[in-house]
Amino acid sequence: MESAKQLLNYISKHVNLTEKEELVLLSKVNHRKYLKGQYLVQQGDVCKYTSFVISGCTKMFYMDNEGQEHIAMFSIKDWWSSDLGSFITQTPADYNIQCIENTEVFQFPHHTQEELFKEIPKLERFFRIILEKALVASQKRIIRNFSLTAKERYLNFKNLYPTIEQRVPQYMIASYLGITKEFLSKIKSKLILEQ
Amino acid sequence: MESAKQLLNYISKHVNLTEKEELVLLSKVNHRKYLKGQYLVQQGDVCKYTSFVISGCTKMFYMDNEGQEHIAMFSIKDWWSSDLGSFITQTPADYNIQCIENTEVFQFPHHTQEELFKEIPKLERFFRIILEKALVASQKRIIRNFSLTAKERYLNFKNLYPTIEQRVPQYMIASYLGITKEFLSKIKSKLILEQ
DNA sequence: CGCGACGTTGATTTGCCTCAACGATTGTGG
DNA sequence: CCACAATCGTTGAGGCAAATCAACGTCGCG
Repeated sequence: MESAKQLLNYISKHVNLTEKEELVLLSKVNHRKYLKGQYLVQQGDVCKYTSFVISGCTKMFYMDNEGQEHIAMFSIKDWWSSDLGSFITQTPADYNIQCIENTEVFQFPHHTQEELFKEIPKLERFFRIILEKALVASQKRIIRNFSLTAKERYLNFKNLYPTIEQRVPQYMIASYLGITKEFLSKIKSKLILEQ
Repeated sequence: MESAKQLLNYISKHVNLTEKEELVLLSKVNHRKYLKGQYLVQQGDVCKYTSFVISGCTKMFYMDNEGQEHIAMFSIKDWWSSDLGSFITQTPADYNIQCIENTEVFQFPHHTQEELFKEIPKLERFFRIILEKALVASQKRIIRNFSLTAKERYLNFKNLYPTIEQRVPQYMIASYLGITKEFLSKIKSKLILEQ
């Protein structure tokens, strides 16, 4: 499927745009390809775009004072990738977003957002719906992090995101789960012994 | 301030409604008072309303298989309180929402939401903005939980929500922070010794 | 008064981290 | 085609943050 079609198809699952509206939309987003290792956003920069991932994979992470990387989320096909806090306030980002594969995206620029919503009010609705879902997922994750052990969190992750578990290096999964790579390794070897 | 004014005042910080729109809005929300201990939502019920808190305080919590309570959030004046996951899909709630003080709210019923957005499209925008902020806060909390120690999380909480820290029992704050009441007690006594 | 709700303190245990050494695999330049 | 470094994962010894369990203190209130 052509990438523009993929974006429109995704949007059509939530709101129905006319052909004219679709053209307006496409005229206001940028299509862009990144290589593995490149950054969409760097900590300290202002996040100018909200990116919709067509293919590939990104990680969003926070680098703490000790230089440790904490992965907040991965984004693959049909997911969004941006430092939302930085994007909406147009202030320096707390997070980095880096491609861990060659990645193709559509970017919604901040400076055209108001125009876009004015010309296509349905998109206001679209983003409300997307945000609702994202917030629900985020709140569930908070609870999981408190009420589950590391082993349970790993099994839950495997279950929720089997595709990601297969293509992402283990040390990044460990970071996402909030544990060390060594400990994840031990969890996995125990799991193998158990069954 | 009269409670309806408080709601309208809060909304006016994000979108400008006409007087007529304000009247429509007020005709579609319920004003309601709860006593300390009463539930807005119980785990297993469908969450029919999104509630805007006028006064008092609620806690949203998840009860795990061991019967342990995990507090996901507190809501005070000018905050929202609902199990969003249950509300948007109209399926049984994962969380309980209980008043820990006598609490006054305005409730936005799910069954009038579509009408409301149709009659007042600006509200679609309003909720998009609210959701953006909530999502940013939620993502920040995930990172904090991973990158900070219990002591740092407690200090951060005190700093972010001084009002809540003062009026809520310690064992609930411990639950929100993801630690035991005993350990929070030890953190606090150490902090007193230190300065 | 006595009971229930809340908070404290200490002894012990445990889940997970740190550090350090050691494979396995891949890629790259000579 | 080999050497060797880089990247990623594994394993073990020891340590620490936080949980668990149990006992006790305190306050408000019927």
